[in-house]
Amino acid sequence: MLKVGRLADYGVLILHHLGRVTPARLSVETLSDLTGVPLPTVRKVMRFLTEAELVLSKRGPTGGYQIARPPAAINLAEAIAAVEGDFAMTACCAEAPDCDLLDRCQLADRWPGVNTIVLRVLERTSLADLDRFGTTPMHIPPPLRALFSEGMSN
Amino acid sequence: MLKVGRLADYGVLILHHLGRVTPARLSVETLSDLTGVPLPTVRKVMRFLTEAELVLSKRGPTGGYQIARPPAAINLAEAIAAVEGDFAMTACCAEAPDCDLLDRCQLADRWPGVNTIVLRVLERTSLADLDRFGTTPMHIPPPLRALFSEGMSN
DNA sequence: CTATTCAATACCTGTCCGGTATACAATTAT
DNA sequence: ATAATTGTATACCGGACAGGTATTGAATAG
Repeated sequence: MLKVGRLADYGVLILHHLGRVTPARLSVETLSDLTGVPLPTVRKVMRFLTEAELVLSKRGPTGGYQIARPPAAINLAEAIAAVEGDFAMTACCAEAPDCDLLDRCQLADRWPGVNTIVLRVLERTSLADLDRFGTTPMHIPPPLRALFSEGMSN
Repeated sequence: MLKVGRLADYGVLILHHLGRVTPARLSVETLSDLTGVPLPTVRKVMRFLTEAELVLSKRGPTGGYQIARPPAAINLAEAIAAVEGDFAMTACCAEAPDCDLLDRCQLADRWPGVNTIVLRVLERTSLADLDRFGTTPMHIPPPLRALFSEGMSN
C-alpha cells in the first residue's frame, strides 16, 4: 500500500549514484550498468529528472548526466515528484481533484492535513540523509528522530 | 504519487461514518446511500474491514455493520492496511521483497527507515484525529504537530 | 565529418484496480 | 416454520496505467 512507483524508485537510486560521484558526469549506459536498471528505462527516468532540473545534461562525447545540486540539498519529495508528479495521497489532495464523491465526502477537506505531514517527512529527508538511515536509528534527521524513536518504544 | 488506493480510501470513509453512529449498526445499502460508494464496492470493502476485525457484522434483519472500536482507537495505518495489505513504500520494504536489483541496490536497506517513519505518522493518526485536521493546524496530535508547524514556517 | 551521447516520440503489453454480477448462508420477525 | 432481510463468497470484466522497448533526430567533441 502507498507504494512509490518503480520509476520513481529508480529515480532516487540514480540520483543517489550521481550524488556519490559529484561532480563527475555519467552516461546513461554507465548508469544502467551501475544500477542494473534497463537502459531504455534509465533514459525515460533521466528525462523527468532533467525536466525537474535535478540533473544537468550534456550531449556529445564526454557528455552525460551530472547532479544539479549536492545530495544534501535534494530531498525525497522532489525526487519522487519529479518522476511521478505532485504529491497526493488521495484524489482530494490533488490540485485538480477527480472524485465523484468530492462534494458529499466528509473527509475531502481532512485528507490534505495528513497529506501535508507525510509530505513534510519526505521533504525533510535528503539524499544524503538516506545514507544515514542504516541500522542505527540514531542517524535520523532531528525533526524525524522524535517520531522514529517514539515508534520504537511502542 | 504515493497514492492510497480508492478502495482503501472508501474503507476509511466508511469507518468514519460508522464511527459517528456508534454503536448503531448500518446495512451495506445504508452505507452506500450515505457515502455515495457503489453498493457492490461497499460489500467488497466491508469484507476486508471485517477480516481485519475493524468492524463487527451481524446478519439477518436488523443486521449490518458496527465499528469494532471507538474511532479514537483506530488509526489510519491499520485502516488502510486492512484493505491494501501491509505497508511498503517500495518493494524492498515488503515482507517478501520482489525486486531484481535487491542485491545490487545500495538503497535496499535504507528505504525501510523512511518507510517506518511514514508508517508512524499514519499510526499516530486516529479516525477521531481526522476530524481535527480541519483548517487550523492547532488540532494535530502532539507528535505530528511539531513536524507540521515546522513545515508551515518554511 | 563522424562517432558519441542525449532528446523526443510513439508504441506495446501485462497487470492490477475498481467495479459488477450472482449464487449462497445466516438470522430474525412474524 | 417460513419468508424476508442481510451478510458471505466467488468469479468475472474492462480500462487504465506502469514498466519496458524501439526508433529517429539533434547536439557536440574531436
